[in-house]
Amino acid sequence: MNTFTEENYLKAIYHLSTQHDSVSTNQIAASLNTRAASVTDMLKKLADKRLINYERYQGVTLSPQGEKVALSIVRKHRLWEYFLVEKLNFKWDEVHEVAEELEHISSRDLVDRLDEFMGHPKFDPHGDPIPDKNGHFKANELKPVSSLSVNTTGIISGVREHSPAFLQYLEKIKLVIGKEIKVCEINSYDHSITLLLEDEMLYISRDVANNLLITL
Amino acid sequence: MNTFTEENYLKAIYHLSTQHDSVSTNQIAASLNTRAASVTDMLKKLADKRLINYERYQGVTLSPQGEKVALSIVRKHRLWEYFLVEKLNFKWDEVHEVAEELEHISSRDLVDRLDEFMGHPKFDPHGDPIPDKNGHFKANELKPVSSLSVNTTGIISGVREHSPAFLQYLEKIKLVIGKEIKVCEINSYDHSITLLLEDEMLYISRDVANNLLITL
DNA sequence: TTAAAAATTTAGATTAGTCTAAAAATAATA
DNA sequence: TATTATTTTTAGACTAATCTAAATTTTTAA
Repeated sequence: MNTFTEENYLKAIYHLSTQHDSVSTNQIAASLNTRAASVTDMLKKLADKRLINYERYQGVTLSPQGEKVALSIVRKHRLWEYFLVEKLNFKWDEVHEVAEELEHISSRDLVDRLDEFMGHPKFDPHGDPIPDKNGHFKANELKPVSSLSVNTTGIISGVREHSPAFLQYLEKIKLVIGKEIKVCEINSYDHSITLLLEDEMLYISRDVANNLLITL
Repeated sequence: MNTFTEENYLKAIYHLSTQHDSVSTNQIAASLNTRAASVTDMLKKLADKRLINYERYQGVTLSPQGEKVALSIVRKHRLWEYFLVEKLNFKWDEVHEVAEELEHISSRDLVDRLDEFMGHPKFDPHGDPIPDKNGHFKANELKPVSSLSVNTTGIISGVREHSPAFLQYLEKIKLVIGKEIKVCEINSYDHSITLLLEDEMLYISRDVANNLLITL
């Protein structure tokens, strides 16, 4: 078994790996709010346990075993988020912190039964895919709203940023998962976008458009 | 906030306090599978935080603040056990270990919503009372089967021992919560008991009778 | 009521995870 | 390509929780 801390490092490396081939010490330190020196210490430990591929100064990748552990944490995190929203009526901006704790509960049986109880959901409340018990999931083909051209439509299906502030903002302007949008105008100066959402015009910044994901 | 370990010490002291006025270092060490020296260190720390009343060599009691923390852990533990059995179909002998982890999830909101979701249950799957959000609960008047005299009846309502081995044994002989029993004969040599359970005669040892609780 | 036994505490180490400050390696650029 | 800047690692220290072994206090019982 791995410690709570080791699990958090593996999860951080996993998430950073989806954006970069190899993950650097500083990237990990930033994402875990810790210092580079602490990261180096932990990387040595994880390498000793064969959970990562690590050579000094060369960055790090997950080993197959490390990826397996990371995926099980991600699975637990997303299943718990689904549970909190669907069964306990949490809002989608309230679940992340709690799921950060719940994801470390070790019982394999628990998470599988929870999955069963909820009918094997495929996506969490933010549109992220939930890996199955073998770590498999179909990566959904999500594109940021900012990549759309004028007059195309799409369905809001996920977010790239999970901060409560962002999620609450989306909630407030009713830009939530499942809604259909149409791009009406793209401002070429600041890349802000005017959308059509349920017969209403809506103006969003480039930043929001970048972090909001749709399926076509 | 208190650490995971501090919470476990407070919980252990709480449980031991229900049986003894003042709790000794060795009792705590035994119940936590640790050494007396480690317990002394922790007692100093808990006393500094005003969670316990402690004087060297004199044993320990919970302060009001300490009892509040302990009760919140007990509440979480028992609510999670109820959830696991009622919603996720765990057996009553499988839930203790998992609940030992879940009881340390800190979100107050989570446990209150869970309570709500399950309809504010009053007793966990082993018949132990679940404190409400203010730490209040009515201590049920349970007596061990071993205290009954011949020809009296009672309803199985709880257990005093939570080991999987004991619970599985009860399950096997169908002596589970809710069933009515009648004491037919008490063996004066070894205090074993012959019971009537649903028209069948059943023989149990003194030890089992001591750890099985009934309401009249 | 004193000597032996038991319980408890202290002293001194150890491990996991973290930190700061300094050294070493890599990357960037003049 | 030589020098500067950045990144990463090492060295050494700290805290929380634990341990063993020795010392101290309390309890028991002769």
